[in-house]
Amino acid sequence: MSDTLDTRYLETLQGYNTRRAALSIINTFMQRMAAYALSPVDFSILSLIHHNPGVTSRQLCDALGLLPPNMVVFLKQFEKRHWLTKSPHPTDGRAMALALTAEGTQLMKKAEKAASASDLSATSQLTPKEQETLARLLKKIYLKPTPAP
Amino acid sequence: MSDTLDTRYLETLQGYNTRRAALSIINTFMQRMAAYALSPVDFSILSLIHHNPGVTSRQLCDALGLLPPNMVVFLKQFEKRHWLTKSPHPTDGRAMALALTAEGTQLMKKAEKAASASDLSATSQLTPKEQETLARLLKKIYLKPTPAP
DNA sequence: TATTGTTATACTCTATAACTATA
DNA sequence: TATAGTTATAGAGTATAACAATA
Repeated sequence: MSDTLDTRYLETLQGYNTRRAALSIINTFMQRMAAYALSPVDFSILSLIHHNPGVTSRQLCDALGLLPPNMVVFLKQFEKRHWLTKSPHPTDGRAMALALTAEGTQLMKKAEKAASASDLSATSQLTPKEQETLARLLKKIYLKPTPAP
Repeated sequence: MSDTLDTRYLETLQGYNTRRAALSIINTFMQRMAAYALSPVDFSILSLIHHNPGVTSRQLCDALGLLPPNMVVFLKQFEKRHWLTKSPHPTDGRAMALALTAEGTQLMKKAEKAASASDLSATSQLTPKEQETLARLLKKIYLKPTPAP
């Protein structure tokens, strides 16, 4: 019983195609990154802190589309793993300045190399030119201004 | 406090770009489809049944990458909403042949028009040619043969 | 023996309301 | 008053183990 279904309508939807491609790439990521025990969201938060030391929780939420209550949980986990330090923010007494520890920095240097290799492997069907085109078209979609509610 | 972060590294990853684009399109979908109270997964299951009457639960799971225990929950919900009928499978006594009711068929005719309009709106930054290119590149990614475990 | 469908259950991710301390 | 961070909690979505009926 392996009749193949008619999926022609769904494949006309970019929402369907994009979600299926994202899940495929994420599956590769989770296999390749298992040694680091980092989910894609873990990785994206830590990478932003790595490249933006002193960043606040709120800035991370805005950049990644996460909600503040959920960010708290991620950050606590990183502190418990000794990858993250919180300092008082230099100008805003309400906020915390986030940065990686030495251990966290070493981890992310290795993890980013592994993530880049995983990403390339998951999209190895594409030529370098196609890679560029894909990135350009995807950014056109998700960087568009949000319509007013 | 709206300093913009350095996201250049993350944007080199197609996994990041693809996931962000998928979330953007799905957000539009959920706003536009609120009147139907259909999640993207609900919609994709019902659409496959609509275009493949007599399909089995297992075939849907394979086509959409869902797990059988979770499919049971979706199908029960559709039966409760009077959109789905289960008949004995003509050749396999273990399986059920799924089909939409008249009500479910009418719903999906309207819902598919709304979903196509939503999808076009969420990707309106792209020219028709870019739409084609994007679909082609995304399919190259997610239709690639799964590497043996 | 393998597969279809099912139950029960656990885990992750995401979402909302309400609170505090500071701006 | 508005915002940053936090707590608690609820709801999706996704995962595994185990079972009955049929192949």
